[in-house]
Amino acid sequence: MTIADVAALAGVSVGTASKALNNRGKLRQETRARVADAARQLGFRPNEMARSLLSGRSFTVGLLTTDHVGRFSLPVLLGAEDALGAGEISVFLCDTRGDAIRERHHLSALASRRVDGIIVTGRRTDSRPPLRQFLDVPVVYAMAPSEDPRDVSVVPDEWQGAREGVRHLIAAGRTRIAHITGPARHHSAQVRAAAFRETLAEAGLRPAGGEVMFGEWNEPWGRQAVRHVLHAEPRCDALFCGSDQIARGAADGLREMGVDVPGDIALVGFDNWDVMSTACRPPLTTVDMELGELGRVAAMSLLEAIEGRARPGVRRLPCRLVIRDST
Amino acid sequence: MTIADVAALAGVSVGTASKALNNRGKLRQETRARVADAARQLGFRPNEMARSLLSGRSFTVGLLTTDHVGRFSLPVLLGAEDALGAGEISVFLCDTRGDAIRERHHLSALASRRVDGIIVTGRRTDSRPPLRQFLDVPVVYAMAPSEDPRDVSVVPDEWQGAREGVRHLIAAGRTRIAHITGPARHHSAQVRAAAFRETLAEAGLRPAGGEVMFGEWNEPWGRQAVRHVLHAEPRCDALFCGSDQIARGAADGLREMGVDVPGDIALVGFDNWDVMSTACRPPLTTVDMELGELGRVAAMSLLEAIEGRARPGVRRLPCRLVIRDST
DNA sequence: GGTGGAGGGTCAACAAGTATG
DNA sequence: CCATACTTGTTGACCCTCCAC
Repeated sequence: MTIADVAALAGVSVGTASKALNNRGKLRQETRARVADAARQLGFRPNEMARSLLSGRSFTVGLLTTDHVGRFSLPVLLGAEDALGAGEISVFLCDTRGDAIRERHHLSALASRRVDGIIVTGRRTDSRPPLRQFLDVPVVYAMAPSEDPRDVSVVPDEWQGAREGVRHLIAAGRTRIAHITGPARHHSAQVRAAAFRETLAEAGLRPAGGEVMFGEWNEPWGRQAVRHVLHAEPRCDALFCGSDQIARGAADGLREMGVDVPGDIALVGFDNWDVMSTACRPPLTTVDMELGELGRVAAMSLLEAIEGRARPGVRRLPCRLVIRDST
Repeated sequence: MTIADVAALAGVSVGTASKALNNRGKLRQETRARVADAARQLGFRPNEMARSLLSGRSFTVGLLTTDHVGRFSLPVLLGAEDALGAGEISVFLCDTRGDAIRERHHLSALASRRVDGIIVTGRRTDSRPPLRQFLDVPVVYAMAPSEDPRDVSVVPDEWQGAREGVRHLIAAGRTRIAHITGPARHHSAQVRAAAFRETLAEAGLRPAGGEVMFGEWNEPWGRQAVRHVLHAEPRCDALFCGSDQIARGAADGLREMGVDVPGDIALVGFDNWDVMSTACRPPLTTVDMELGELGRVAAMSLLEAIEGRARPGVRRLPCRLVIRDST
């Protein structure tokens, strides 16, 4: 099924068929229609690989996940795929599973396939070493920014997101607010905690319970931490949690202690992970990082870079506060 | 960066360079080494698109998700990507988001790119209408089988999985077992319920509470259903749940009613969705559909079909019972 | 002066598009 | 509007040139 078949069926030469299908040259309308009919009848699709050879562009990009495709990188991938697909660009899925061998293997394959660019994403927002490229194509880092500030990175503005969450609690009249979050070694935990402290300080408040409680991102930690907090500060009236899982654990812990949410203690989570935030009792007010949008912006940035208009640096996209019943 | 550059650097013709790099033809070892050195020095990667043009095979496949990439299709995609990547085959990610327009668009793009085959996956196990193909390539349906039995489909053996779960409860000495599951319109709910009934009948048992309770796949339904069950059959000693979310809701409901799991009532879930099954109190015994393996088998089946050795029909892969603390 | 094999060059072909006569 | 030539990168069939015997 090539353009030669279409030309034969339409009774024209391949050159004429090409012109007809690409709206070029001077042809009678009737001829164009005859060629278009023949193409439709045969289900002709021009061979992208042959075109790419000529044009020097493949209209494909690689989507490389460095950790493994998980809850955070998936929305980014899908957002990017959506934005690129609209521009007739196809996407190679490359999951490295955190394995350096697999990463090399995928990069080598992407080089062979002459992708026009690469989007790199990871599950965490800690910065990562830049790709050691054999290939000379633009790269955009989504979610996990490159350590090299000359690279193009797109990340969620966790600082702003955390501030929104904490401000929301303050605006609701809460004054003794504690922060329970994940491991201190995670960039996400650090930046959210810093935003928490600063936002409280601006309002003349101090963290309830003395200090930020670093732990794990999971529910058991939320349940456990809430007991510590109420022991250290019985008059605590709000919890800002570093993840929805922690917040859900906290909600369960509070309910089992007979504490009312949001009556006695208001609760704000982070991630807007529906299976946690809507299944939580009560449904969680939480910060959404808008990862789908992040993927789309990363895709647009990559297209810019492909066209030679790359704007290096880290771009932070705003998070959005989703208000439900826990505040 | 083409083979011509390599040939020039090595001081040979492009044909000779090709032979050297592909271990073909008659050349001196010294010549081969010189070409290999030049290639390494320049970071040469053969252009896959040019090779494909010649060979007629692109060594790419399309991964098409019909609903949207979610919790169930993601492991399938990753399993397939893993299996295909090992065979030097790259994967085009195509998310249709349940949109027929997007599906046509993606199929058209895949046709243009001359993929060697397509894997279709969905989030549910209900059968789906076969792809109306413009293109003449093998298709394998993973997770959601094709309605046409002449197509190749790979699905989890939910029947067997449900039987394992129920047998496990019976083997533990439970005799009054109820089944709480999702909407009756879902194939998954129907087949698991049928397996539940038959397995009980074989042991001379009858469903506790009279009949299977169809509802939703979520936690609130689990919490609600468990009250109905205990009202209808106070001596109920086990629950087989159609999903981990339902099971977790049931566990929460039972705990709040003061019922001990597994002391008073044993609990088996379905899906082995870690965020539910390990966060559940107690951690859930559950049925794992091994979706990653399913993706790998789908990929292998596609490779068979590409080589002309397709074995039509529906292939069911065994589920695996994962035993934790709820039984 | 053939013969044969080692070593390497030449050219058509793949699909599509552009340019020119 | 057709015919033809040429472009892209790569491969493989075919061909040519040595040199030894």
